[in-house]
This record gives sequence, C-alpha cells and structure tokens, in this order.
Amino acid sequence: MEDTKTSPKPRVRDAEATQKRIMAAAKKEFARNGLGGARVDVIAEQAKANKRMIYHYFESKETLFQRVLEEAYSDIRSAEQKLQLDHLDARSALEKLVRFTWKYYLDNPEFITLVNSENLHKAKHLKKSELIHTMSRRFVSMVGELLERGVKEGVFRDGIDPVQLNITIAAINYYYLTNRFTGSIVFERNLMAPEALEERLTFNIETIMRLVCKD
Amino acid sequence: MEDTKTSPKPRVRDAEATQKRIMAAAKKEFARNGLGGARVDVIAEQAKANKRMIYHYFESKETLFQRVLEEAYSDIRSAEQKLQLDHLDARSALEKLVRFTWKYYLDNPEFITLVNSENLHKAKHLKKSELIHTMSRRFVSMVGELLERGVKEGVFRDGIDPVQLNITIAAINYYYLTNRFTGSIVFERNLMAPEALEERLTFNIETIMRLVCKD
DNA sequence: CAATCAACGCACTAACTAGTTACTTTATAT
DNA sequence: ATATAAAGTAACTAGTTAGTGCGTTGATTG
Repeated sequence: MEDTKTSPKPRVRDAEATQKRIMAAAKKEFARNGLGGARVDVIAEQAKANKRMIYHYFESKETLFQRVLEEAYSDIRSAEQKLQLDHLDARSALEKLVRFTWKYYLDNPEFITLVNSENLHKAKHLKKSELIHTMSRRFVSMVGELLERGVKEGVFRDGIDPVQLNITIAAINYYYLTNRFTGSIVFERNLMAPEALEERLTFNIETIMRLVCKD
Repeated sequence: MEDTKTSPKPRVRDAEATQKRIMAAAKKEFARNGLGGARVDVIAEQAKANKRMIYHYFESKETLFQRVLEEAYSDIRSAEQKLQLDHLDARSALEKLVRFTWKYYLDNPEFITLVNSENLHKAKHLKKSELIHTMSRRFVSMVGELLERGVKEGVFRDGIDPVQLNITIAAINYYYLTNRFTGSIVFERNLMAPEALEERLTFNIETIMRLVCKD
C-alpha cells in the first residue's frame, strides 16, 4: 500500500507487489491453459519475477492455483453483494441479477475457465477452502430473500428453490460463453458478435422471467 | 466385423479391434484429464496395446483427440436423430427432448469433459472436422420443425429461435452436471444424490415448458 | 512353402517441467 | 557502519513425456 520510492531507480524490493504480480500472472496462465496445461516458468516470466519467488510465497503450483481460485470466487461473490437488489421491486431486481451475471462472465472470462479446471479436478482445491461457504450462504440467501419478496409483492410464483434458480441463472449465461468456440462451429454463427450477445442476454432474461414470474 | 478365430489362442492380430480399444481408452483418458493432462502411455496401457500402435493408427496425440471428439459428437447427434419427436404432440416431444438431453449427459459424462477440453483449446480440432456441420444442421432443423409444429398446434409461442432454445436446453442440463463438484461445495448439498437429480430434471422441464409454451 | 506385408513391441531420445540448491543484493534495526 | 533477515536470481536436478528406430511375429497369397 505504501509507495516505496517513486524516485530514481524504479523497480526495487517489494514483497507485496511481487506476490500480486504472481497472482495476476497465475490467474491468466491458469485460465488460458488449465491447471495441468499452465507452466510455472511462464507465470514467473509474466509476473516479471523469478520462479524461485513463486515457491517462496506459494508452496507449490497447486497451492498457487488454490489461492487464485479462492480469489476468483471471492471477487464474484463480493461483486454480487454490491448489487443492492433490495432497492428495487422484485421483478427489476431479478432482471438486474441476470444482467449482472451475464456481464460478469463476459468481463471476467478467467472465472469460467478456472471453475471448469477445478471441476476437472473434482473440486479438490475448493474443498480445502474455508471462506467459500460463508460467501456462498450469503449469496443464496440474497436470492432467497428476493424470491420471498416477489411472492409477497404477488409477482413471483411460490415454492421456487433459490438454489435451483441460482444454478439456472448461472447455467444459461455460463454455458453460452464457455462453449462459445464449439458453439460457433456447431451452430455456424459467431456467438460472440455484438448482436448475438445482445440477443442472448434478451433471451436469458425472458427465460428467467417466464420461469419465476406469475402467469 | 468378421470373427477371426473364437478358438484356442485368444487375442491375436486384429487391426480393427486394436483401433477400437485405443479409441475407447483414449476417450476415457481424455475425458478424465483433458487433452493436456491425458497421458499417451496410459492410453496405450488401458487399450492393452503398445504406444507404438497409437502412432501407427493415429498420427499424433492431437489427431487421436480429434477422432475421439468427432466420435463423441457423432454419437450424440445420432442418438438425437433416433428420438422420433414427430410421433408425439409438440409439448410431449419437447419434454422428451429435455429428458433425453439430461439422461444423455448423465450416462455419457465423457461427452461433457471432452467438449470442455475442446473449448479450452478454442475448438481448433473441431474446426478441422467436416461432418460436424451436416450433423448439426439436421439437429437444429429437428428442433426448428418441432417449434413450428407447436405453433401450428397452438401450444407454443411464436418467434422462438431454435438455436437459442437448443443452447438453453443444453445449458441447464450440462452446467449442473459439469459443475457438480464445485456446485456441491458452494451450495452445500450433494447435487448427485438421486433425489437431487430427480428434482433438477423436474425443474429443467418446467423451465423449458414455461419458456416455450403459451401462457 | 516361401515371400511379403501388416500387426506388434522394446527400448530409446530429445525436450520439457516442477521444484531446489546455493548464491547475491538490498532494506533496516541496532 | 554493520549485522541480519528478507528479497531476488541463475543454474541445476530428477523425473516425465510425446514421439521413433528398428527388430520380431504372425497371417495371407501366389
């Protein structure tokens, strides 16, 4: 946090900054190539650090991956908490949540790839994480409260499971983006063209609204 | 196809059978570990073949992966074609399609992992494939025709894009299963318990019906 | 039955990769 | 200033890994 010399000799010793550069480089490399495909040497180079530093601050490649993954989850959960859905009527709040999810995945494609990689490894790194549960619970109850409020307002159907809804909102946005390469070939259309993205978002909002709203 | 000796000495020379064993072993290994994580030696061993044979029949690890991927797509597309949705009224046909998709992913988890791995590699192997397009077109028109028929029957909404619907049906089923490990931790429930699977299928059918059907 | 060709397998290599050893450089506390 | 601990680096190691060279074995055909 403290600026250690803005003067003559530029890059000096700074443990915190080095760790941050390593984390950033690791996130990029893990996202691009998965845990198995990522190269520690590449991370070191990209971080403008030495490979030894990675093993100094993080004990192994896997530990580094775990840290990156935790940070990725912590980032999305904290962004969700800033949504302030309770300031809006239930319908608008739900739409806002869908729009947010879409935009978040679009702006942070590493999140998707990291999660895919973690699932390939049967979530063995996430299992070790403590803070995941606290963050997740808050997220689920946020949606749960929104659903309850919508029912009270008389606009949402009753009896919808917040977890199923969460999964579905994630699914329709996530799947489209994670499978954008094979999808573009299979459906012979560029799924990442601006109009295509617009169209998908509209479709997804419609899907969720029809699922949740009365009539 | 011809049974070369069912008599005394069991496993003799059989090019076709060896190739099939290699393909099967490769599918398993690629699905379990992705293209990068898969080991050619493991494939050879699992196939009860020699590594040399892999390079004899398939020119490289990547070519083998491409063949496995093509076969996986060809398998699901051909299973879809056997559905005979036109024998049912539109609503039942749509439900049948959702049920089929769910069950197919559940019974063939390798398909999901292979597709994930291919997307990590930006679909570079699928790009080279010729027959993908023919199969995909037939699939899209199958759903397109179903939608048209439902509109004529007066049960489906008009103007739904078959591609968007296809993607959504795949998404809500695929996402739940591919992210079952992280999902089970994040939501603190075993997403693969029989009741959970049942519940998810019901929810997914509801989602699609509400999206497509009138009122 | 001899010759030919395809199926098969051992043992190697060249390149790579996670992790380490042993060292130098810099900030800081006395 | 200077001792000390932390930050940083280069070069190495031990183990893997995709891919091959070359020889053997068995089926087929004239």
